[in-house]
Order: sequence, then C-alpha cells, then structure tokens
Amino acid sequence: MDIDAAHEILTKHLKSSGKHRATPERFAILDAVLNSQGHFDADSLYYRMVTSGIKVSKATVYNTLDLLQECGLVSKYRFAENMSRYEKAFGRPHHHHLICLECGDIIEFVNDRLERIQDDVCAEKSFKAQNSTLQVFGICSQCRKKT
Amino acid sequence: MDIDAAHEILTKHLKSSGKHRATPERFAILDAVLNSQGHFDADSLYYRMVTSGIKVSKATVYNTLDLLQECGLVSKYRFAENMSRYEKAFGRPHHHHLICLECGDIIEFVNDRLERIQDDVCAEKSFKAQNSTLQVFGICSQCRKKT
DNA sequence: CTCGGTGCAAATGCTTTGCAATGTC
DNA sequence: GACATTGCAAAGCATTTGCACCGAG
Repeated sequence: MDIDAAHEILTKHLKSSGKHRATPERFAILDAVLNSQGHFDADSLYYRMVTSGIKVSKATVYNTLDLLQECGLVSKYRFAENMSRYEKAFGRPHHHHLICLECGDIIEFVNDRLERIQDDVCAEKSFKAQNSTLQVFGICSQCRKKT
Repeated sequence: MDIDAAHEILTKHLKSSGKHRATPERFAILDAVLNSQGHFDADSLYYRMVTSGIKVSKATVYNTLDLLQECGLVSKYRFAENMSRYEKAFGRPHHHHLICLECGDIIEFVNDRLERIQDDVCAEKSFKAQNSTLQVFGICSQCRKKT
C-alpha cells in the first residue's frame, strides 16, 4: 500500500477546498485507516489509535472519516446495524458485500456486469451516480453446514 | 391492496412460531403500514397512528415492524441516515433504489438481470440469500438541471 | 493574526429495555 | 391461570455539537 500516494490525495483534497487545513490528526487517522484490515467502525478505530499512544478525540475521528470518504480514501457503509462501518478504499476495486446474518461475516465480491447494469439504470433515469452498495443478507456457506 | 390477505399472512406467521400472540396492536400497525405510501420511518408511522386516534406505544411499533419484516410484509432499509426506513412489501416486486443526495428523493427500479447476477454470485459462494438491497447514491435528474 | 480544527463533555436522536399491568390462548 | 405483549419512561449507543483553546497558513 502506498502511504505517500494516499497522503498526497488527502493533501490535494484539503488544498483544493480552500478552507480545510492539513493537521497532524488528519494524517494520523489516515495512517490508522491504511493500517486497518477489513471493515471497522469509528469507535474501534478510535480505541486502536488511543491504545497505540496516538492522541485524538472521537469527534475528530468521525469528522476525518467523513473527509476521507469525500476524497475516496475510505468507503462508508451502513449494513443492518445501528452504526456505520468503514473500509479503506485506496487502491481497491469497487465491490459489494454478502453479509451473514448468523456469524456476521462479510464476504466481498466484484462483478463487472453488475457495474454495467448500474450504469444503464442511471443513464435511463438521468441519474448521476456517485457511489453504490449492493448488500445481500443471508447465511454463509460455513453457517449452512453447521445447521 | 388486499388487506385480508396481508392479515392472513401475519396470522399464519404468528401461529407458526408457536410463541407469538395475535394482538390488536399488531394488526393496527399492519393496517397503518398498508395505508402508507413510499418509505417511512418508525417515528412517523407512530405519530400518524397516534394522531389518527390509534393508541400504541413506540416500542410496540418498533417490535411489530421487525415482526412484519420477518414475514415479508415490510422491507427495512438503512440508507445513509441514522435511522431505519420501512416500506410495505406486500404484493410488490423486489426492487432497488437510487437515492438523491441533494433532495433526498428515492427512485425505485426493478431489474431482472440484476437479480440473476445476485443469484449467480450467491451460488458461486454457497451463500443462501434472504434479502438484498442495491443503493445507488448520487444526483437525480431534477437536481442536475437546477445547478 | 485569523479563523479553521481539536478535545472534551454534554446533548441529540433513534432504538431498546425494565417492569408492572394487561389480555391472549 | 400462565406468560407473551403492552405502555411508559428510562437507559443505551452511535454520532454531533458547543465552546474554549490551539495552531496552520
């Protein structure tokens, strides 16, 4: 993973807005995101940072995650839960999710045909898509065996 | 809309579980749902019922909406907001949503190819799908004109 | 030096819970 | 009668906000 490239994307995004400032906290949060694996929520990222000795506040974590979503460095999801889940999006293809209702496992998949259908539907409705998420809820193969 | 058929589905679901009871509140909430248009949240359904002179508590509305989801009479969605949205699902084909980030409008669409791809992906991963939702966030045609 | 950002704690808002009263089976 | 369900208010969480202080530009 190219940390410098990610930093540069954030730097450019901050500058281009003309109002945002480059603070150490923002880059620290970006680094923590880049070090993460899979899906995580704001709270666990916060605690991971705090226990690593990085001083940030929860409010800043929430604010910055939104900022990182704006410049495409993280994806934000809302599955069936009461909280948002995030995932690093830097250098990853657009993908969707199968979510197991039993064990909570999240399986990712990429499908070009799906992307094309999406484009077709948007074109037909003159809708300008910014991002999308297909969430399939059900039972994963592991859990099906157990029953 | 066939109210009796919907009542029967709920009645059967309650009986089949062996633990649930048929209470007037549950049927009142089902009726309120059947009378609804488009997407709504638990709170507005609650207030609509209360102002119509139907006595229920918010807790019962939440519980019953989950129950109705279980038997396929309502669909529950979590878009990019902090709350759940519901929609009556009785007698409606499975569909997906384009959500305008500007005006909040929700456009529905049905696509058979999409359903087939979903089935293929699930088969490939031995995943047993129960329900799914494709959410495309962006700007609708109306809002694109305004800019 | 200006004004955006941060940290903290308090506030907000959706949803769930605890418990006594109720009414279904 | 037993016990699931209700209503109400209070509790729980994730997230946001207000405000004084700080520090990037």
